[in-house]
Amino acid sequence: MAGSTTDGRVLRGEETRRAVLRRAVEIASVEGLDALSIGRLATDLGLSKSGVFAGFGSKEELQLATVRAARRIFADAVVAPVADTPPGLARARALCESWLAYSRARVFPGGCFFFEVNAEFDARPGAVRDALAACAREWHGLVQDALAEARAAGSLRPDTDPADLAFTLIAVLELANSQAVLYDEATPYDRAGRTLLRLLRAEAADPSDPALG
Amino acid sequence: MAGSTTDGRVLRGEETRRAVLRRAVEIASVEGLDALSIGRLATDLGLSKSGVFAGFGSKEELQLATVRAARRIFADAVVAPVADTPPGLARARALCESWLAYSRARVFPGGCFFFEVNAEFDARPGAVRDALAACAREWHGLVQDALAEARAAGSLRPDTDPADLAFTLIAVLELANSQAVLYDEATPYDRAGRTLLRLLRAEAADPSDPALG
DNA sequence: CAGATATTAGCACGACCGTTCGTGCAGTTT
DNA sequence: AAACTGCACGAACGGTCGTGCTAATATCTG
Repeated sequence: MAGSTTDGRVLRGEETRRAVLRRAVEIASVEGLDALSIGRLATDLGLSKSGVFAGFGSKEELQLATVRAARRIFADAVVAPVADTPPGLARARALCESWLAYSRARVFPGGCFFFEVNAEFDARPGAVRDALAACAREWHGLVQDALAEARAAGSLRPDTDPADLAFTLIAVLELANSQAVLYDEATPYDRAGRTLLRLLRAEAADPSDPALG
Repeated sequence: MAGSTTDGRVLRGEETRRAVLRRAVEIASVEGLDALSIGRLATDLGLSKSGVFAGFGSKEELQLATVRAARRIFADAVVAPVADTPPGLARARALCESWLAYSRARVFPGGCFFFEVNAEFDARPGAVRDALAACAREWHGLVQDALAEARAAGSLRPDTDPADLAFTLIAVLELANSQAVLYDEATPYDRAGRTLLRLLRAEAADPSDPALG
């Protein structure tokens, strides 16, 4: 039968595509999606330029595929580990700590992929920016929803605005990433962790909530 | 006499240099310092490629000059307007509001020049990154010093850490800029303004301090 | 005026860019 | 075995890049 999943040719094709994207996210997190050149990827991976090109069809499609690949890596590194943390305040905090760990561990060698690439494309309308904006909204929504659940559960003060709080928390995360990479030091992460906890405690219904231990 | 300041030749040279840099900061704030090509600047300004090149000597020198030019513009747009605001809490708040206004007004068409360019170069060691890091430290120091003065004057609680607070405030400013540009809407600025005030009030010795009106 | 000096233009270079094309080869289907 | 499909290859396209030369031009100095 036509085992469409057992075709060795397309399997091999997907494997090289994966290899290309693995290298692509590395480069882009350091130098940006514009510095992603097809020729360079080909050289780095010992492939031909046209071979790499054929796997994506255009430069922009390569960039979009790179964003999708980075989103997958981000989901695995940041979101997946907190899947078994109970919803609410604990999860909100876990998400933030997980993000700090992700940035600290240089899952992408240039720090957070999306910080780098958002800044690069935020003022350039197009498919890449749209994809990045969708990723950003997704991540912000994740934090905000956790905070909303926390408030609904009575862990946060009723007058707390989950959107405002999520905004502030994420702002702290991103500046920590930015400073750590720019100054090449780890101290901003400590400052961010401290600040994070302080911000959450200030809005917690019970400042000595065990989730904020 | 050798009126070195009245030489029309070098004067003309500095004028074109200025024109080049004026365009350069615009481009760089939208597309980054890498997208700054000498040929493109020449075309945009009706000059020859070699003419533009001669004025700077190398691509990196052009990038560094662009950073210096942006720093000057930033100082004029953000720092200068608060020069007559009294030191302390009022100045700290004025600095933040001035920054928001600067981002909002698109003094650089791509939002904050340094947000864009820091993300581009933060993971690339070199003279450009060093220059950018120096600018960042300078700006952070300005906010932090204002907060330190505020605490010394008794406007902030004694247990407030000016560095931590400056970190959080600046984080809020930058995420406002990032979201506003990425989503192409102005609402993040309102959120940032609210958040800013709330953060300062939480650390103020007198929550109804007139500087936080 | 002549001559020194500084800015700009014109042109060419080698390198790399994204892209297209024709071809070969490995795997699948008949 | 023959026909077909899909991936990767090498070569080449027109363009743009940064960067050197050499002239031409404008300004200042005597």
